[in-house]
Amino acid sequence: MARYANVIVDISHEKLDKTFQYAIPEDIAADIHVGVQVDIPFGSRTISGYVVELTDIPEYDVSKIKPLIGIKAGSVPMESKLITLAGWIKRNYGSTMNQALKTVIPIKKKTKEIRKRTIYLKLNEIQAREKLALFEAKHQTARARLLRELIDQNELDYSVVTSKLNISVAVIKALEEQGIITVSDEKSFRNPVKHLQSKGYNLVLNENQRMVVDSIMKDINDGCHNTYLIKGVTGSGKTEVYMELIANVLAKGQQAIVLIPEIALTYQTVMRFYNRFGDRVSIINSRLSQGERYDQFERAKTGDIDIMIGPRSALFTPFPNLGLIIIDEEHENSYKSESVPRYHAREVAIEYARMNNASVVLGSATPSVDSYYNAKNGKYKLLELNQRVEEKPLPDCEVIDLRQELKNGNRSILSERLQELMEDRLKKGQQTMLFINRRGMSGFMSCRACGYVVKCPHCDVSLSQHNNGRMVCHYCGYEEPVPVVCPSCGSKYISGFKAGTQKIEQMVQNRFPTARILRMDFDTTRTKDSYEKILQAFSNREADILIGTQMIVKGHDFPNVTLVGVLAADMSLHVSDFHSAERTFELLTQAVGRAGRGREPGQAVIQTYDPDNFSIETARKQDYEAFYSQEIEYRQMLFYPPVWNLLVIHIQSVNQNSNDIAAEKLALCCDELIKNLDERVQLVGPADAVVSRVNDVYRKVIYIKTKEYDTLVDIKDNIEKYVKDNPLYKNVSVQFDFNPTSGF
DNA sequence: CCTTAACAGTGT
DNA sequence: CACTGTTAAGGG
Repeated sequence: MARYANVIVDISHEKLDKTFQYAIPEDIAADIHVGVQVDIPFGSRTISGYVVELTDIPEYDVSKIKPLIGIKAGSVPMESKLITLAGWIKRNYGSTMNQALKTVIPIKKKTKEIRKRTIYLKLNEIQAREKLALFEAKHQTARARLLRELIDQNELDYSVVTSKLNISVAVIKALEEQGIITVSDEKSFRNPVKHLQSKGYNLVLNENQRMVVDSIMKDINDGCHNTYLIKGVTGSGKTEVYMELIANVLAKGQQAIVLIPEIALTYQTVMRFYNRFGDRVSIINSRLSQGERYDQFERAKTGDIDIMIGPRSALFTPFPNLGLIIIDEEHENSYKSESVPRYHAREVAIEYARMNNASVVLGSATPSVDSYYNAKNGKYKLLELNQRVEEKPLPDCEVIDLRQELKNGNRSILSERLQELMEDRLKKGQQTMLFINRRGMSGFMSCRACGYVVKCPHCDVSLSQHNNGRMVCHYCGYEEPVPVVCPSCGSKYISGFKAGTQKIEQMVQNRFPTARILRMDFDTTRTKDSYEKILQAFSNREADILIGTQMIVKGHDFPNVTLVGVLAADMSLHVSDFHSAERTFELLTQAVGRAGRGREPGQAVIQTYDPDNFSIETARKQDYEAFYSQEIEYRQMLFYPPVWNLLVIHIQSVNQNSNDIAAEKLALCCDELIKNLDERVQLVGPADAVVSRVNDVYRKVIYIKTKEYDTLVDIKDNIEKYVKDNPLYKNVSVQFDFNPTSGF
């Protein structure tokens, strides 16, 4: 029995980001494990903390070590592996241990367990019928009613009996005493998908799919655990491959986690897994209640389920023998956490899998540049699915130059060609999807006559229009006034791009007065099931045209859609973020892929002011390789991830002056730190953040780029040390973001 | 983070 | 000397 427990106190503050040692009272020593939450005396008060280590060696003046009080009431112990993982997250992404622990245990309150009582018939049918006749003769209607029901069903849910059959507890007790029925009482879990039933499964994989499954399974059976990237064109049947892999892993007595972007967690997706694996599957998502979430994790721990499907946070499901982690649509940037610790689920999954001797499978039609780079360099194993399951051709795609449209006097949002095609689809009774690319509403300015975009002269990014009437580059801090006429061609049609979905809906309705239009955007999907409802309605052909933002392009199959229109494709191109080309390519490829999922061949129209841009051109050709090779060359040239690693340091404070000074000093400190390195390092800043003030908090940023990730981690550690006891940073927060994916 | 103790300033 | 507000240190 260990005598001391090292505890992380449940207060997130850099100053307290270390373990405190407590003596373990002998009478409870058997119950104190790594991972339990304990109550501890801390100064003059009592707080709670997490046991992260047990030891016999005192690390502190023994006379000053206090005994811990006991296990915190209502707490849930966490797996010790998750503590190790938390430590890894803390180190690699920068946060306090407490924050890291909180990330890996999203559910920390034990909620009331629910019990399920079932009533069983003890007698055989003949005996039961005799009893039934007896009850009927005696006019004991309640007993007769229950018995009749039981003869029919054999077992009944207790609550159903008392509510629906309207039978009192006394009646049940009486029958139990007579030995006619038994009442079982067992612990039951809240099951968010209980209304689904397994339908059995019979699908034969095609040759391509089989090959992918076999090559991964060969490694697993040989005891090799790798990360695989499956690059599969839309419609190539990635999900079948996932399910086959899962089935194989399950057969080995192991469990699997499936990560999907929150937005893709639809009835359709879950249904497919349910059809194959029945109630061995569970899901978690943000809509589940605390109790439901807790129960799903508990089910995983006790072996009630083998497969967990969910967004980023499902990664921390405490399976006893994890064998496989699947990350679907791995390019989605919802896998990157937006709050401290800003971890990337893909990287954490790989680390967690390594700890568990498990494998990781990443899947996407348009892999992230990061992952593809890793695959090319042999860090991941690349597997391809190039064959569409039913050999459907990829949609025919054309690019329309909106500058030309304007020259021809068409100032509508719809090009002549798109109008023509939409007209045709309406006549044929086929459906159209109009996709509005709204990313980058942060206000880049472009000229509608010549396509000129206001850019920073020092960096290859567009300037953002700030509220103060100036154009700002947040990479280097360069500023200039908002132009009135186009600096390139003198046209006055230069403006920020701000056509909302609502306005577009109106315009489309005016153009096609008889068309039935559905709109899907942030406004129309605010209520709980509206998202599903709109998609369902469109799927049932209750509308001819669906207008929407990103959310309509994410993996939904509408067989009757034969035309996809992308209005203003360049919207996401000029966001001041080095991922803009990648995002644009990704969205366009997915949007185009929505057309022609049914019997009829599909067509797609991409409208743009910048038809020669490589991400639009390569998306038109659906040519990932071409896109990747150009993009990686650009990243290489500018030392962006994945070629190098980028650390963004956020400095923020309510006091503008002290924030400026803190940022300035921090940059000097960084300068000092990188001087001693023999590695090449790039440092930029301090500069204003994209949004330099939020909620009266002033924000500054510093960028550091290096080849080695670990160098950045060292720099982070040193900065943490520098900041820790420095009075300059008393009211200034310093946060880290490693290889950010958006909004910096 | 919160508590405490020490310190400086104010006031009778 | 009592009272109040500000500040730095400590917590095992």
